[in-house]
Amino acid sequence: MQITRQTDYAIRCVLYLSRMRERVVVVDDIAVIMDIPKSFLAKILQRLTKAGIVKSSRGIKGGFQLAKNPRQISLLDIIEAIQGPAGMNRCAINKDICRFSKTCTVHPVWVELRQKVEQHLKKVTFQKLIKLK
Amino acid sequence: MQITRQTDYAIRCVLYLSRMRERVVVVDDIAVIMDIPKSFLAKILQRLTKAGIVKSSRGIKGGFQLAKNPRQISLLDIIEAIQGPAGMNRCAINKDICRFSKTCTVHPVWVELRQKVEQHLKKVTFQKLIKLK
DNA sequence: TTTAATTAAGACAATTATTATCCTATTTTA
DNA sequence: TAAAATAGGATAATAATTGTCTTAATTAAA
Ligand code: SF4
Ligand code: SF4
Repeated sequence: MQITRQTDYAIRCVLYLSRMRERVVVVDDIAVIMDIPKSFLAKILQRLTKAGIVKSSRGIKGGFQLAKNPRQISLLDIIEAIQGPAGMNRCAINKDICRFSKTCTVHPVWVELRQKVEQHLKKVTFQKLIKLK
Repeated sequence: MQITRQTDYAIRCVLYLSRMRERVVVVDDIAVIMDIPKSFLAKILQRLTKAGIVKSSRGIKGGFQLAKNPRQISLLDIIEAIQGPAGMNRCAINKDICRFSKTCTVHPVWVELRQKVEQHLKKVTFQKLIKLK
């Protein structure tokens, strides 16, 4: 039902990177400014990197920056990168996990709802989120 | 993000009771037919009883039955009775838990989404769910 | 070429949430 | 009074989440 704290951290983090535009920033800065435990954030950034949302560079002068335009990153992208599909019930993600799914009349509700939620989240880009209004 | 197994069990259970109309049924029957661990189900039924969704009677000839017309029970009712509010992020339920909420531009998204999801779930009554189609 | 700063990766610990069971008490009807 | 049912509480088992730590690899600058 809820996104995890980790996902919220990831969103804060990408929000910050979006505000920083092209600039490279280090984990420590994001952690302090966005109030995220530093080494936990480091893990989160690894996942965001693998998902192609941010890019990293190592060594002195290294750090993180967005891998794409904030217009091309949605809340859904972050959620899926960190938590996986946004289904409200397991059967909306994989209907085979439940032996009732073939006849269950509730099952389609979860499928519809998943679509609705995904549509909504896909529309919320970080472009929009940084233009506070 | 997801409803818990317990909530799914609760829904199955109310679905079964809806099909049974006025009849009183015992925990064991629901457990077997709906494939729910019996003593876990007993707990769930307690919560549904406290929430006024089902009513219980003790002793021989005792058991459970719906406390209202299936038309008056929605999926949202069950979810709220078992899991609490259907917010996708903690701040959509209580904005004070996050020190950013006053200025955060993501916060309103969770609030809107919560409304949208609740609206959707409120419309799905057990009346509709038992009329398979 | 060495050093310092940085991320990558993996193991692991701590905490919290979920799922499940069990025992005893209470209620009710036959 | 006995049997059949739920109520309530304690508690165990499992799984998920959150968080930390250590070591390795990379890079730029001194
Ligand atoms: S019972 Fe129906 S809703 Fe619940 S998991 Fe199975 S298919 Fe999905
Ligand atoms: S950071 Fe924004 S979205 Fe995340 S919890 Fe705080 S207010 Fe809600």
